[in-house]
Amino acid sequence: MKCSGVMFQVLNTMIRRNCRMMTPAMLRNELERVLESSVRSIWGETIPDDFRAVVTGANDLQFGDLSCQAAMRLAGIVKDNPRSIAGKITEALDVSIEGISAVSIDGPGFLNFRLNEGYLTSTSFKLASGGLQLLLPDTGAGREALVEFVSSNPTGPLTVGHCRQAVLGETISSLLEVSGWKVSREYYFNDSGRQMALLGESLAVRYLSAEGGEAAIPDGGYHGSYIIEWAADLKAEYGTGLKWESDRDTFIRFAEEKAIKMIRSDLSLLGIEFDRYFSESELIPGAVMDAVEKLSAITVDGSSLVYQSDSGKLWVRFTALGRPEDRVMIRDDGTYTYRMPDIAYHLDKFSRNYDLMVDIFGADHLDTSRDVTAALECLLGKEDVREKLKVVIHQFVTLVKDGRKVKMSTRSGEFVTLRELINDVGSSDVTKYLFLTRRAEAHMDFDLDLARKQSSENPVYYVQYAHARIAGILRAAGEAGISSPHEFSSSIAELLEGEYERELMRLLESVPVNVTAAAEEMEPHRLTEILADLAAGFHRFYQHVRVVDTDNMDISAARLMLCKACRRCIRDLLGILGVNAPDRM
RNA sequence: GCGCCCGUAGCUCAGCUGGAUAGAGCAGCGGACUUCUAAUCCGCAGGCCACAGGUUCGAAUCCUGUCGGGCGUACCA
Repeated sequence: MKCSGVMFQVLNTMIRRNCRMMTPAMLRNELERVLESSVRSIWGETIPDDFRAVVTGANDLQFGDLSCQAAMRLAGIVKDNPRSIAGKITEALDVSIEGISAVSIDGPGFLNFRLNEGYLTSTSFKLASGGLQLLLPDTGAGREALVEFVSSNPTGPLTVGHCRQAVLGETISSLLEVSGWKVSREYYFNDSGRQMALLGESLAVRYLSAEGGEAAIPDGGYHGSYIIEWAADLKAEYGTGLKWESDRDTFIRFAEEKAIKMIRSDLSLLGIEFDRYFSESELIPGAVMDAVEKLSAITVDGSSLVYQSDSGKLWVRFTALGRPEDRVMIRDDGTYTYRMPDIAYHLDKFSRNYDLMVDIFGADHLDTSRDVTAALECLLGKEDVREKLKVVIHQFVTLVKDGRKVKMSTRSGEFVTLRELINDVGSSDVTKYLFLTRRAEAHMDFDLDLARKQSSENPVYYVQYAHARIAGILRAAGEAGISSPHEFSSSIAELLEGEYERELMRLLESVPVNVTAAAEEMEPHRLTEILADLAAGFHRFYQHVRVVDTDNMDISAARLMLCKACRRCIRDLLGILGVNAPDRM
């Protein structure tokens, strides 16, 4: 490795006994701590209390493995130029940190660190033997989290938009789980509003008319062809004697049951299972009335948060909470608008004592979500709500089919279902992976034709192929009688000093901290980035380095260990995404 | 009108508290299979990071404005 720095200080390269316990996160924390104490020992009081020497991955191999910008950030504070500051910090670094072999000062004043081979090798060894979980910090520490997602009305099959949300929610849940959280997945469904009545009536129309009866479907009703099938099922089960209005509940309940069954089966295509389906009707009227009373008891700026208009409607004065408009919560016929049960539902969640609650919503729910949050903050306290409730808003998916954008609406029956999408793309793995290659807040054009066409050279196959290749190596090694070492020793490190080995180990070492960051930010798309990097690193390694070689058993064994680490890491990461890791392709 | 999100290579997108020559896949061009799976690797080409100001030693990243796209602005959920 070239080192362009003026200062080049070789630190202790010995592998200490307790090096085995060092995880990537611990190493970075330790390095930051030492840097900070070094800075404080030099400049003392001038350094603000909240100063932190943040260590990140260096963005180019030529600069080393880890990087710190502290010197540049301190320039304004201690009135000195960054390179000089960096030099002083380096001189004061009298504690050698295990895992770090060298520090250099480069460019405008970056402090760059090189990881030693012993540490890198032992990290790979830990991955190979214990998997990714072993190296991830237990940030959740067994605390309980609730993730609410999908939560679409039970009025029809899930669509492409729900698919994005389902994949997002499931992956965020899994990310929290590997970070040590105990996660419950919950689906909230509105089954008592106007939409259910419309659905029931739409079913009744299909049921009562011999052939279709499209025209009679009520305004705002549901036109999807799936309801024709439900009508046939309804006749088979109840005969032909049902009437709308008088058998209203039968129609609605039947439709709801069918819809929920449909949704569950759609979700199973993605391998998603919820711990609980929470029904809105459980909250009505008790919990909702409680919530109304609690809101009514609140006074802001001398007047009540809740007021009644002349027509008898009950409003919440959201403008007093910093929101743009007041909202009707109870209509003049005594029924609730959707915000009211939403508030009651969230109060219910809070009463269940979770340490973290994640809501995953589409962009169309943003406004409602803000109102609900504002109400919760004034009922439960800002601090508590802000700390425990996290809302992830994802933008819409525009489906492009035959070069044209497809407009979607569940009510009109014009939509592409999740099921059709997966069938069209040809694989749920590809579908999931593609949705996770973009960040949630980015709009997404999903080109069906492209997804189908590309499916043979899709990014997910690139990753899966790396896994299958490693599996092939392991098979070949087994046949040749080569097995990877059972215990870590520094002699293994000496066998893995090649450029490609080191590059792969460096990549593997960075995975745990990147996964933790993805979990903390709740940005699952970062996982696909990590996977792509890792797969590329392995494919490069594979191209240049021969693993199975009976003439060099020791090197073979060491490289085999590295392969195992890589396979385990890819498999564990794909596992978080809910994507298969095939042994053959 | 107002609020939120987005605007980076021909296309789809990454870009980690503001930092070291702006990255990847696809599409294009040229190379590499008698060796653990070529669904791979290596190379070339391709960008005033929408535009204009501002803050800073330093901006794709922060602030303001303009333009363009999406969503919301329901007593639908």
